[in-house]
Amino acid sequence: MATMATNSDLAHLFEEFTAILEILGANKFKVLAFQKVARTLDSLADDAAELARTPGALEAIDGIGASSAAKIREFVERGNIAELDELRAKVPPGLLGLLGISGLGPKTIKLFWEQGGVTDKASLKTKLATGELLQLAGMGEKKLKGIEESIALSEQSAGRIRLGAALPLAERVVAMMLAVKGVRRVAYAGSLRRGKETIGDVDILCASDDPAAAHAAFRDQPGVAKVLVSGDTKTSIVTNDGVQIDLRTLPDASFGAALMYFTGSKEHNVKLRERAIAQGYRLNEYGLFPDDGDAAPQHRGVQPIVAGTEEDVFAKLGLAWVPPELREDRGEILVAEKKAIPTLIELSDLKAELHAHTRASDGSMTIEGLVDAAKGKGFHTIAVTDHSKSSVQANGLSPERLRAHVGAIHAIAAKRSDIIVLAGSEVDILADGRLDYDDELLALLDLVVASPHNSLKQEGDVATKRLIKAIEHPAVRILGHPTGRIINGRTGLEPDLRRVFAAAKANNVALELNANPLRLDLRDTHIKAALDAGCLISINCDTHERSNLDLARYGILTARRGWLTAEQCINCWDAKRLLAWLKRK
DNA sequence: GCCGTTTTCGGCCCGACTGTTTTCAGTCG
Repeated sequence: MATMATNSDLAHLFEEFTAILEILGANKFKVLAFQKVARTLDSLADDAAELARTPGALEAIDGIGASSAAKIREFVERGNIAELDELRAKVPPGLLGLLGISGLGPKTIKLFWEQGGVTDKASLKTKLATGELLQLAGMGEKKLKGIEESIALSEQSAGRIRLGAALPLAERVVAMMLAVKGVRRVAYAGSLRRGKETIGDVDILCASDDPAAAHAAFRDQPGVAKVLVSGDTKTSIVTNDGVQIDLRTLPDASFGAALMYFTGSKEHNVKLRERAIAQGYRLNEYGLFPDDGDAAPQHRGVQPIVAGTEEDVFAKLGLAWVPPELREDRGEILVAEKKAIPTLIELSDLKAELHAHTRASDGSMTIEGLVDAAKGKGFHTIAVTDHSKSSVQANGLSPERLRAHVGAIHAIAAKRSDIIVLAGSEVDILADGRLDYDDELLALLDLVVASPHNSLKQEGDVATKRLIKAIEHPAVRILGHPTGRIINGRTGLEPDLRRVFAAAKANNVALELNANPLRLDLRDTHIKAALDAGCLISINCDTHERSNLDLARYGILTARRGWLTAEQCINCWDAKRLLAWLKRK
């Protein structure tokens, strides 16, 4: 059998397909189709290599047709894809990376390659410096200068930044813009409003009586490294930290349509606009218009049918309002058509933190400090879950220290009538699936959160068995950050989650959604798959210091992207129900 | 390449900005 192909391996192959096809100038819809296959594979909770064994299973996935399914099977069985190998031979590999340079697209790359002799970034830089590319059709001083600057910028770009960095940044910009003269409304949109775990650039919408002043204030704000473009309705800047922020100004009357348009996702928008066309409308960022066959109705004095609020536009299209976190073209439009969008979990639904650390291991708070912090959030329950002995780097507790710690926690619990304090532990799941404490010790605890912390590069099937063994242990109630991934850091475990979820369901173990923006583990699509498998979710901040309890917002955004309701999250249950559940397995 | 409550063939969203164009192509989101 060939090497194990993970979903991300397969996704990368299809990304490579699209890059080569773009540069070769292939049919753009074919490129789009491959891009969708790559995206679909990347967010698939099932193991694609596993599905490849069942006839028709891959083809049943939306966006994957017979051709792509055959390519996946070919790779799983033989370790290569003949068509991709042929394509690779046609294009210098160094060209593919050039697609990441902003302002440089496939047409220009092809021109540089075929007529300018460019084969990679190094040769591009050289030829830009000598000025020889100026001879090529359509190339002027400004354009080449812009490409040179983009290369420099790309080398210091932050790339996709984490939600935990992007959201506070956007909130600062929104507050700044609200203070500008003439500004009526400001909101962040884009993937940030959808709550994605990483953000490519920050989109800010602004309704203003004086758009020019808004753009000027935006360009002149502190921390701007470069103004990329600036027109009547759009300005793009790059911050000193390498983050791109776009400002769009628009009429106040079309704020709702613009918010929808710039919130995306692109795929969701395409579906909505196709729906609009089918109903005799035309949808753009200025509103929903009657379709009179001509483009840009807003410039011809045509009045939109609806434009002011998102709710109005969705309603006119026969749809329930779709929460931004669901706008990913993952079936939400069909559900909105049936008016069956679930009431998603909200921050105010959280009533307990079940994964928290104190000074006993690697936290910064005392037990009392942690309990007070949880009480301050209005919680009815806080679980103290310090690290177990194998987490030496986190000052994990020896059996002796754990016994003493449990005693100290119970003593404090006995004194508090305002909040329930549980003595628990975040117990390491060792590489082979055994737990880090013996059963006698585990029996002393009110709650066991079992988490993987090391051997995070082990093979997928080994990881699957490891996690399932932990889930089947009678003491375990929550599986903590199940994959151990760090966003923009490490991949973590890649188990067969379908089997892990089935085991969690069978053993009545809740799966954690770790709200720390470095983790967000399980991720959005995994939450959805876990819910489809009938599992319960536990959202926790993995609290190490007081301010960590504020990280819950990121967990909530991710949970909503996974279609989670409060009913399916044990942290939202009342104390009686939660305690009864913790005791029963 | 993918897909189907008009379709298994023929479509596949829409507009802004820039630079090079004498009316538009390329890129981006």
